[in-house]
Amino acid sequence: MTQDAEHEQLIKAGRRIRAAREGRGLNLHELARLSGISASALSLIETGQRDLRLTTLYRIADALRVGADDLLEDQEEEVPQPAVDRRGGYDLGDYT
Amino acid sequence: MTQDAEHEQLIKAGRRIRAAREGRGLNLHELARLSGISASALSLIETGQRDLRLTTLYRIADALRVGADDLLEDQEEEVPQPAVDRRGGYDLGDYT
DNA sequence: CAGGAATTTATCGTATTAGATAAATTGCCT
DNA sequence: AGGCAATTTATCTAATACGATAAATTCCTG
Repeated sequence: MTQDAEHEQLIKAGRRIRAAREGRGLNLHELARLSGISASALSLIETGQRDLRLTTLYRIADALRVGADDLLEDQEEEVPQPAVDRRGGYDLGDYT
Repeated sequence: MTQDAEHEQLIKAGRRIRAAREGRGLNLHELARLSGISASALSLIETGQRDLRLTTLYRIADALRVGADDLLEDQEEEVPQPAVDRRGGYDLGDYT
């Protein structure tokens, strides 16, 4: 396990997180609000520049309503998407 | 996502890691050697007392020859085991 | 019960995450 | 071109992971 290989893994995980977030139609600030992770930290994570902690991954996965394991799979599978109706929409509170 | 819920997640992940390690017939020192994570750190991780980094999870998963996502699944599924013959055994080098 | 192996726990030093904030950059849209 | 939103990047501080090491504890097994 080289450093480069690890960085590759982080880049892949970041890509999957971003794909899931965009699939939900959320921007970084909205995900920040939902997950409790700052938008700047999320940006670093999604671009593979930060080695996040496991609880951070769980917080993001929960906010995106996917399993944490789904965000790590190497497969090309799509991140599971909610159906069109988006039942049980996000509560963004008074966020604008 | 409460602190308690997060701790629960870490405990579950730790249990899966331990199950995978034991399924491989490795002790903590052997996994430490294979993964580059110290045995004391592994003990904390397996008992859910440490919030490990993602690259640490990858190192452990690689050493155990499972996908990192397999170590996070909530399912009751068994951690995939190699067949009886253990083809491609571990190289523990001169470790005794 | 004794002895050894495996695991757990504690302490310490170093490295790195994450939040907050702000500035810089990029992208889009009219 | 101008302006607004989204993202990226930088800086600072506090919290915490991790390795090393050693001591304590638990678990076997004879």
